[in-house]
Amino acid sequence: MASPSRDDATALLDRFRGHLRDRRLPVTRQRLAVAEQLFGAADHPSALDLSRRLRARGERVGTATLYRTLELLVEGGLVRVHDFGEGFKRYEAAAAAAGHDHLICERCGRLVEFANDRFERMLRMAADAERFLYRRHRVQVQGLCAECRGRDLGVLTSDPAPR
Amino acid sequence: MASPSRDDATALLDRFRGHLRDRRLPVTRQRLAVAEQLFGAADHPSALDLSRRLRARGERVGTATLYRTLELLVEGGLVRVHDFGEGFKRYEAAAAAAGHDHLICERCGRLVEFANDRFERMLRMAADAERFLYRRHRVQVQGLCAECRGRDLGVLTSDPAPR
DNA sequence: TTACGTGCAAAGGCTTTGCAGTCGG
DNA sequence: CCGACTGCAAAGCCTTTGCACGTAA
Repeated sequence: MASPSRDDATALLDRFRGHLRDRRLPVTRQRLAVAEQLFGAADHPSALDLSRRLRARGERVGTATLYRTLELLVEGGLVRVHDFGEGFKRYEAAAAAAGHDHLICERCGRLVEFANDRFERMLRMAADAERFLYRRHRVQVQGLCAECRGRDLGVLTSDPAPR
Repeated sequence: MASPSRDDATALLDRFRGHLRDRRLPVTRQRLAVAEQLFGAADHPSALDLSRRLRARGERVGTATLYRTLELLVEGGLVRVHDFGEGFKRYEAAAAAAGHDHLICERCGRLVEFANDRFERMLRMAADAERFLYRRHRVQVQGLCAECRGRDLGVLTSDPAPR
């Protein structure tokens, strides 16, 4: 549940600047705005979320630029992409993403993070057994959160999909 | 690596028929064709894959019907959806999907399955700790397969994304 | 017979791409 | 200055939806 501090965000922003310089790419206002917004987010915003938040702050960033900047951030290893099966992607600062995986409530969509260091060790071993070089992993547990599991017990065996 | 036997596929097909009867839905040729094709597949075909394979066998199934049938199969718990971040979904008979997770090579796309019973126990406990009711999980490990890790060692620290 | 399925084609939602104008280094 | 960026709008890709006709039970 660690909400990133102003300092964390600033440090990440500097790393991004460094990454851009390394690749001889211009440091533009839009790129910094996108990165800063994402680094400061406590949740897992989608591209549209980011666009809206930037607009709300008076920063106008075109869709193409937004996606291209996200791509840069992912390439640089500063941001991780998540796909929770909603039909679009969500983004999270890699520093925040490391060390946790996700519990997703199938009914209300609530997202809870949980520590994963133990899984990671096991997954590295599993990869090794297949002679794979471990790079990263994605773990999601779908279920019902405390509130929703109490709400209606009838759906526990069938699909709760609220059509 | 278990490639489904003719018998498995037939048994699953019967379960599908039963599921349709339970819901008072007609058992049509197209529905059976889609289900049979998927139950008999040894890999994780996409909707388009299935469409092509059916066409190759002389079975013509419209796109809408194909997707609606897949939805029925997923609802019935007979099929599991996978999303490996390719921009589309893949499908797998649930019976085959239970008991394994996926190792994905980031360079060549190779997919390897590995047993997951131990992870599942750990994930159930993790869910429990957050008062979540465990329903299912998704675990993916991304990395480099034996062949690709030997091919070029220069990419091990940066992103190998073959643009 | 009749409710539901089917195929076609169009619409949808997210993301990527092409291009003329603009700006960082 | 020059190469790369930016925004807009159009295109792309997979998936869903609307509708007239067909079919399982």
